[in-house]
Amino acid sequence: MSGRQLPLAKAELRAQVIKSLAHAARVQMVDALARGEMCVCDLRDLVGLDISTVSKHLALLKAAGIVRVEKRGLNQFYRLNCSCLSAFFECVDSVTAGNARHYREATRP
Amino acid sequence: MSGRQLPLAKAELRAQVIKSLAHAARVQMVDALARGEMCVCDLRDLVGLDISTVSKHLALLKAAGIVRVEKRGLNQFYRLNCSCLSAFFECVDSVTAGNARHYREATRP
DNA sequence: GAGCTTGTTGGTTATTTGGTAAAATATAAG
DNA sequence: CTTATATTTTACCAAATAACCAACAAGCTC
Repeated sequence: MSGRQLPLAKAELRAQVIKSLAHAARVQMVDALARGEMCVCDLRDLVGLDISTVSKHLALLKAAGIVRVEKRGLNQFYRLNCSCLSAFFECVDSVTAGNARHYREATRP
Repeated sequence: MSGRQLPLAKAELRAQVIKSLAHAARVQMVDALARGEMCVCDLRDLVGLDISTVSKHLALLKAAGIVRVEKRGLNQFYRLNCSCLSAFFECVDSVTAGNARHYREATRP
């Protein structure tokens, strides 16, 4: 029993979620949201982009199911919708760490 | 000590790795490679794209540090370069599962 | 070496993404 | 009800991505 191949439909679902995290600003925002909810203007200060751009990034994360939002007064407070992201980033960081090690070995033999 | 914000440079490194996985064909290929090495033509059969397209996808995964390659005879054999991807996809799947649940609840109250 | 097979690279085209500015919406404050 | 603040939406442009095909390179096999 070698396990069958991943169907395209499921791969596309996965890809959509992964895509939503495949941008430095969104990575920064998600990282910050891991420490608690934030409003859009706080996130704009964090990443230093136009607030309309930040709003679009957040809409993307929301559509992917990464964050949820709650309105209180004038502000929209965004928070993480899933608790597994630290494991996710741990894997990503282990890859970048491997790359850095490989790079060192290649350039300083 | 609340932890400072993730620096942009580190967020960009993370984003590059995540981006390399943010495509259905690459997700399928990585999933298959988790079961052992494969040559490019096998992967082409798997995803059903032109072999030049597959080659470019693999070059991307290699640049990101996800896979490594070894040439034997006429074939290039690709294999995973990191062992953490199952945890990575587990998180992704938990998000898609949450989305599906949320969708069901919204449409069939 | 001629010819086949496997894979990569370069060119072209179409689609998607990421950014801003301007207009629209929503709620609060006066 | 008018104004101010926070966010989203729309319109638009530039850059990046993904697909295919054609041409090339590398390594068999004869």
